[in-house]
Amino acid sequence: MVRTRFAPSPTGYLHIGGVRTALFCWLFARKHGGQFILRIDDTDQERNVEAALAPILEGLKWLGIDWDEGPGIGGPHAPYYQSQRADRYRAAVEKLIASGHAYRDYATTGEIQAEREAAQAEKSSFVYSRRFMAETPDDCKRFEAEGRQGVVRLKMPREGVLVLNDLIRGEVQFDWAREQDHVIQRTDGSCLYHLANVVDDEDFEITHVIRAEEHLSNTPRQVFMIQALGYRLPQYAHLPFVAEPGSKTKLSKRKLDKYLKNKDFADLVERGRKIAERIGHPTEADAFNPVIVDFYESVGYLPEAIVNYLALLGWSLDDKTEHFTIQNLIDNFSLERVGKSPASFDCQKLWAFEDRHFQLLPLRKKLELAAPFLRKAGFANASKERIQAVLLAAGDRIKVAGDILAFDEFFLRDGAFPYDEKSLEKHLKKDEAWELLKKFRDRLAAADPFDVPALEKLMHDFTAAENIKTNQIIHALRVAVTGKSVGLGLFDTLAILGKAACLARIERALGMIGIC
RNA sequence: GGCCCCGUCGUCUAGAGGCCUAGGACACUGGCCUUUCACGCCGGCAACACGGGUUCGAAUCCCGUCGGGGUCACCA
Repeated sequence: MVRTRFAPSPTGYLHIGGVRTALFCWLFARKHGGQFILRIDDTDQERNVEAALAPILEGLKWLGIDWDEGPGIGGPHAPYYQSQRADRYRAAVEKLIASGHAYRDYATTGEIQAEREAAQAEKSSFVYSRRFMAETPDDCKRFEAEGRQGVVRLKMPREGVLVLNDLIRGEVQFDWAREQDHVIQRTDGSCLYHLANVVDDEDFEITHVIRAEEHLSNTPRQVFMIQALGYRLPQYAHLPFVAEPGSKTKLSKRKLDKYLKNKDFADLVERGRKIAERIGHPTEADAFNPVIVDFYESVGYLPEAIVNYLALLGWSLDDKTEHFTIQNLIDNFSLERVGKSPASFDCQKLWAFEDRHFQLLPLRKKLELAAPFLRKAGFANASKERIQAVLLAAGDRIKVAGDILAFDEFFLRDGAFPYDEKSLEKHLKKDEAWELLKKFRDRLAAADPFDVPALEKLMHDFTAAENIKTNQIIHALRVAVTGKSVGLGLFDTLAILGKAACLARIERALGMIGIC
């Protein structure tokens, strides 16, 4: 039975790189009919773990990454919070000491630091002298009598080579002598991450440790503990990390300002902001950030699009398949086809995936996704029929659910929507287009039925009678009924609004430029 | 700096000795279509980091160089 795990730390947000790791773990488990476990790395968290965890769990759920054991559902190996497993870790520490694989150490941080610096001065690599290593209970008493406080350190081998077989990297070798005597238990008795990690993976029967590449260098100390404790060695797979847009540096939540200088990234934020502001979603830099998954959910991206994009960031099936449903991904995923080099986050490509997935949605589904945005923006009375008509006419102009708000002219009251000054100037005032508009208004008033084919014919007859080109009237008409110079197809626009609204709006537009 | 990882178009990638005058996608770009915007269609630009080997033949194997990144905590 394959068992993988994702172990987020309760930080209050779900990082896009972290999600990619979680996704790969999850896909691998699902592909092999195995289980995916969620464990919470909160060994150093003080309080508010639940609050800081909520956005993470919510993000995973939104993306469809579900877990078989962990927060909210428990499981046979509960608890799944490291903060609640301290006794397990202490027992492991005792066992390591008893077997001689770890020791109590009474050096102060200053003393360790001094040794480290001395080594650096000599340009040799630091190896702790073990000067304050306690080998017997008497040693402990002696050091403690001096007022020293003890930690527990790993007694790492000082010779030999570790050969690791990574499922993605292949064979990787490490010299044991380069490893430090890492601390595994603090003076206050609490245990550190690496120890906890090893104990939990054993307790939870994790078979495949799939994690980011940054953990590759800490693998030796973990393997050391696993072997010392007599645990079963899991298979390792170290994923390349997700890099900054246009760079190979690891993507970080903290560098928003830097990423904003990247045009594509800034565009992505801007597009999102237009929507977020309309629905009252906070857009402060910290909360509104494409590096955090919540960003996508808040403006109406499709989870399957994000998943599809993320899956291809480091993994590929072949030389042409790009579009995947989640089930497709599960069926085809394999660690063998994960690349080794870091993949940089490409905003435009993400956008393209969103577009493609969104256009494939049936109208019913688009309605379901777009309606809440209208509601949140204050258009509580927008009718289902009207929304559907706009959605249909908009076609791929709407790429994320929140984009429906760009077509608010269909949901605003006839006498209340704003006119774009420049468009008014350019298309209504200039060349006395308003004169044509007045004439056309009269024909419009007589139109019956008021549908797209009839309106097209009406326009055709009008331009023929006036001996003008269509574009001499069409722009003025658009601005008059929508206030904007861009929008849906003109005849769709007129038909959706209906005759009464069109006439009222034309009157109002003429009034705006002083013609009555 | 030590150790480790990585290095194909701007980006994501295909490529596991001849199928590669290196394929696809996004982006960019020329044109067509067109009532705006968008779409669509046709075309274009653009890469094997470098240097040595091995081989009849290398993007693919080996060595070196250079470049990028990660990691070196009583953080996770």
